[in-house]
Amino acid sequence: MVTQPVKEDRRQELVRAAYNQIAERGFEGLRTREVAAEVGLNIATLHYYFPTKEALIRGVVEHAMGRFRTTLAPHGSPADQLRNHLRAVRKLLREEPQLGTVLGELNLRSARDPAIAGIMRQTYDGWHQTLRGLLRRAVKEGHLRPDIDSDEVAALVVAALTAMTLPTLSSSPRTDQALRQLERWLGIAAPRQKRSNYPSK
Amino acid sequence: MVTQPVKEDRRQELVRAAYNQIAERGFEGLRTREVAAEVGLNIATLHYYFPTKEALIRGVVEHAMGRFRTTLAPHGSPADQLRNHLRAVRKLLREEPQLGTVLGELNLRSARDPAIAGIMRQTYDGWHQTLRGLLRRAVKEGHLRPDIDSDEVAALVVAALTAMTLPTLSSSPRTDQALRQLERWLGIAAPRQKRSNYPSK
Amino acid sequence: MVTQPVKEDRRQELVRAAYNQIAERGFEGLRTREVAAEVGLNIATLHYYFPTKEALIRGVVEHAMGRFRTTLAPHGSPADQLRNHLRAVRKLLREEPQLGTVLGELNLRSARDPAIAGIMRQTYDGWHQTLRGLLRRAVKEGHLRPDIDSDEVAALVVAALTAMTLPTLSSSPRTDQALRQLERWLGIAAPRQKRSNYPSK
Amino acid sequence: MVTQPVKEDRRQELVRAAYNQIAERGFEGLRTREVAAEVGLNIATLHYYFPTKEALIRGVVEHAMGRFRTTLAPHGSPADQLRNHLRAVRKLLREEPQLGTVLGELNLRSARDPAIAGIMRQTYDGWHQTLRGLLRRAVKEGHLRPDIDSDEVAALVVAALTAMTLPTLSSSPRTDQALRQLERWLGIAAPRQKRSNYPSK
DNA sequence: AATGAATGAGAGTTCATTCAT
DNA sequence: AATGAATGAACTCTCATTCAT
Repeated sequence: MVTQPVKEDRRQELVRAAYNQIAERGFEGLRTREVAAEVGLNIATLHYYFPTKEALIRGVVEHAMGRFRTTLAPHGSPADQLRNHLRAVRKLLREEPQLGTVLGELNLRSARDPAIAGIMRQTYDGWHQTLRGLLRRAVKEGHLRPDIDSDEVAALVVAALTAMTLPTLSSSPRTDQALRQLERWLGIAAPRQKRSNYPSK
Repeated sequence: MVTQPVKEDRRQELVRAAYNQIAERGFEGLRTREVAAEVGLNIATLHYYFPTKEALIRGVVEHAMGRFRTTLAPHGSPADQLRNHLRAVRKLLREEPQLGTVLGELNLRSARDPAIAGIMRQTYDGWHQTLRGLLRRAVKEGHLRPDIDSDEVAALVVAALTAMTLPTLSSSPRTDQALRQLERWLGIAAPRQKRSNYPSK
Repeated sequence: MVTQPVKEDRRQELVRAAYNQIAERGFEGLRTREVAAEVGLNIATLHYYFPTKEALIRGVVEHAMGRFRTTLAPHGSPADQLRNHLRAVRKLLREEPQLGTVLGELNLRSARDPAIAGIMRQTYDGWHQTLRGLLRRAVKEGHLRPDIDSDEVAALVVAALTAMTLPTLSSSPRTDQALRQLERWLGIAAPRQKRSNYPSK
Repeated sequence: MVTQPVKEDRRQELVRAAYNQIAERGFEGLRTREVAAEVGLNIATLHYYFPTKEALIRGVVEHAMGRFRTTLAPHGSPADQLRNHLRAVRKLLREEPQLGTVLGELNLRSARDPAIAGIMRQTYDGWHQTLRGLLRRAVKEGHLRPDIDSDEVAALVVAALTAMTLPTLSSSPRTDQALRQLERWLGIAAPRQKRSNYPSK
C-alpha cells in the first residue's frame, strides 16, 4: 500500500525527466542514461521500471497527451467555451513551452510508430469532435455566423493551434496574430480597443 | 563542361538520399552509411563530398527550402495568385509527402540548431511577407473583404499550411477541409459542386 | 573491502596493458581495442574506466613515472647512494626494457602534449635536484673530487641515463660502457676485474 | 636530362615535407595527405613518387641521417676536431630543432622497424668509431689525459649528444651544461673566464 | 606527371541493454 | 529497489591506397 505509490512516483519522475529531455533535445537526443541521471538513478534502475526505451517513450506519450487534454474541460456557453479553450491552449503552450516541442516530436514520430500514431489520432479526433460540437451548438444558439461549416472550421482551429507547436512559428509573434484573426472571424474575439466585430460580406 | 555537373550530381544525389532518409526515419534515424549506400557509394566517399554529417544536413535544408519556394512563383491577379499558391502548396505536399515530414523535422531541429533556424526563419519570413503583399493588393483591388488584417491573415495561412506538414494532421482529410474554409473566408474559394456561390473576379 | 581494490585492479590492468602496447608498438600503434582485448574486456568496458584514449594515456604516464621513481629511494652515504642509483636505473631498464621505450615515447610526445610535458618535466626536475644534492654532499664529505660542478654533472648523469632509453643505444653494450666511464670520473666506480685502481672511500 | 632532376626535386620536396611533419607531429601524426598538400600535390601524385608510406619514411630516414653526418667532417688536430664536432652538433640541433625530434622518432621506431634500425645502427656505429679514433689520436698526441678509455668515452659522448635530442631535456639549459662538463673532463673545453683546466687526480 | 573520385579496413566513441549482487 | 560492471552492435569519421583519365 505504500510501495505502489512510491513505485508510481519513481515512474512518473522518470517519465517527466524523459519528457523534458525530449523537449530539450528531441527524440534524436533522448538518452536513457541522461534521464536516469536527472532523477538521480542508475540506468539499470531505469530499466527496472521501464524494460525498454520504447516503454519509457510510451509513458511520455501518455503524459504529454494528458497535459494537453486539460484544456478541454468546458464551462459556460458554447461560445464562451470556445473562447476559453483557445485561450487555455495558448496559455498552456506559453507557460509550458516544452509541451509544444514534445507534441511536435510525437507528431513526427507517429509517422513511423503506429503505437504513437494511434494514441495521437485518438486525442486529435476527440479534440476535433469536441470543437465541432461546440461550434454547432454555438451556431444553433445564435452566437456564431450560420454560414459556418463546423467540421471545416474545427479542422482549421486544430491546424492553427497545432502549428503553434512548431519552433519556427511559435517563437514569432505571428502565431498569436493568427489566432486573433480566427477569433475575429468566428465572432468570439474579446472586444479589443475599438476594433469592430466582423461585418459579414 | 561535363566535370562540374558530374560532381554536382553526386552531391545532389547524396542530398536527395539524405532527404529521403530523413523523411522516412527522421533525424533520429538518419545514418550516413545508409545514405551512401542508397547512392551506391562507400561512406568514405560521402565524406569526400561532405566532410561531416552536419554539412550533409545543411545540404538537405537548402534542398528542402528550395522545393518549397517553387510554390511562390506568381502569375495573374493577386486573388488568383493567392488561390494558386494555396493549391500549389497542397499539391506539392500531396505529391511529395516527404517534403512535409522533412519540413517538420527541420522545424523541430531548428530549436536546437541556430544554423537551421536562421535558414528557416528567412524562408518563413519571405513567405509571410509575400502572402501579406498579395492580400493587401487583393483587398485594394476589391477582390477581398476589406475588413481583413492582412498581417494576421497571412499568419493564419502560414500556420494552416504549416500544420499540414505534420503526419497526424496531414494524413487526415481534415487538412483539406481547413484550407477550404480558409479560402471561403477569404472569398477566393474555387467553385465546389455546381460552380456555385463565389464571385469570380 | 573488496570492491574498491577490484575496480582499481581493472584500471591498473588496463593501464599496464596500454603500457605494454606502447612499449611494443609505440603511440603510433596504440589501439584501445587491443588494450581491452589484452585484459579480456570489451572496448566499451575500457571506456567505462577511461572515458577517452587520452585519459588512458595519462594513466600510463603516471604509471611509467612511478616505476621510474623507485630508483630514487636513498640509503647510505651520498657516494653509495649515487652508485646505487646508477645501478638501480641500469638494472631497472635491463629488467624491464619496456620502461625505456615508453619513457622515450613519452619524451617525444611531451613536445606535443603539454599535460605529459608537465608531468615529465616535474619528474626530471626532481631527479636532477636529487642528484645535485647527492653530488654536493658527496663532495663536502670528501668522497668526490672537489673540482666538480654538481649542477653540470647532474645534468650529464641525467642525459646519459636518459639516452639509455633509446633503442639504438640501449641495445648496444656501449651504454653500459658510458655509465662505467661516468662512474670512474666521479670516482665511485665499483671494483672491476682485480679490485684495482680506484680509491675506495 | 631535365626530367630526372625535376623528379628528384619533387621527391626531395616530399621527403622534406614529411620530415617536417614528423618533427611537428611525430610518426603518430604523419599523414601522407598533409605531406602532399604541403608540397601542393595531390595524394595520388605522392604515391606516384613513393609507392607506399613506408617508402616515403625510408626517404626521410636517409635525409635525416644525411643532415646529421655533416657534423663529422674533420679538420685540424684531433683535439680541435673533437671540440669542433661537439660544437657543430650542438649548433646543428639548436638551429634545426626538427632534426633532434626526427632523430628521436627514428630511434624509437627502429625498435619495430629493422630497416630503420639497420640504417641508424650503421650511422651510430660510424659516429662512435670516428669519435673513438679522434680520442685515441688525441691521447697519443698528448692532448688528452692518458687514463681515458677511448671506447667508453666515445660511448658517453654519443649518449650525451643523443639525449640532447629529447624534448624534455633539450628544452632545458641543462643539456648545454652537461656537454660543458664533458668537455672539461676531456680537457678540451675552450678556456672560459678564469675557470682552471682540470687538475688531474 | 598529375588528379578527382572512390574504397576497405579500421579507428575511437556511444548507447540500450543485461546480470550478478 | 538499486547498482557497478560489462557488452554487442552500431555510429561517425579517417587514412593509405587505387584507378581511370
